[in-house]
Amino acid sequence: MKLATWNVNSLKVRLPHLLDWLTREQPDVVCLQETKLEDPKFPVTELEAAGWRCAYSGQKTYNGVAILSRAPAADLSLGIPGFADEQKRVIAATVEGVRVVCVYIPNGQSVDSDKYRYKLAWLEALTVWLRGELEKYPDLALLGDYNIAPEDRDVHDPAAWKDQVLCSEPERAAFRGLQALGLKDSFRLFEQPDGAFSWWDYRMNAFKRRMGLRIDLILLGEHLAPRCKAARIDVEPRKLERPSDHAPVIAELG
DNA sequence: ATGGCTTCATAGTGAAGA
Repeated sequence: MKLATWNVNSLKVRLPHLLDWLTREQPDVVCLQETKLEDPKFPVTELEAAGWRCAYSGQKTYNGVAILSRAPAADLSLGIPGFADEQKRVIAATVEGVRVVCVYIPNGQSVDSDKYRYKLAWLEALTVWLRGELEKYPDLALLGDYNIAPEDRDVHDPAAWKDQVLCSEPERAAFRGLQALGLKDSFRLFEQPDGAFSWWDYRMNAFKRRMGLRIDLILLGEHLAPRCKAARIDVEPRKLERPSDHAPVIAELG
């Protein structure tokens, strides 16, 4: 079973890239973030015609998440129960026995901002909720845009990013809180090249200069991690005209 | 150099992303 996550930065703009990529990569489940579409505008027709089932929760302009799957998705759940949030950032469903949780973790803007405080509160609520979910669903995968670079090796210039948003110690501590639930970073289960990133700023020619961060991740519960046979980042779509600033990330289960 | 690009909502610019 091939799992993937991709922050498409507008599904409307990126639909051609997504359809091409689905054809080439043939995943079984794909989590999307930043669809930026209200539900009536989700491109169900185009995706269903290509053989995908769609579960989605979106809003105008910002945020928006979706799960695409070849097999039916059951027990759909939206948001973090008990955490009031207007922003559409969480969708979960069960596909072929795997509990797929798709998250678009808040960006946080800067470490002294209200958005940063919201990000940390959001992460705390996510962690509390997932503790229970993992008991309910031992075969759980947490995929998405984490907006956290877990370690310095996930950052092109750790000195420049030190204590900045996406790399600050409280954010990384929150990430370790997720790991403490038993979730494993699938990418790090395997030997990987240096300078492996999943996001590059649109400005400054950052992609060509390899100035990126690894912030898009697939974490696997303790039952799923031993089944993981491969994990990688596909940088090819980032080379296209009008790309998303994020690359798709893949984990293959045996 | 605190910008640089891209998207969306808008109708000239501003917010937000990371």
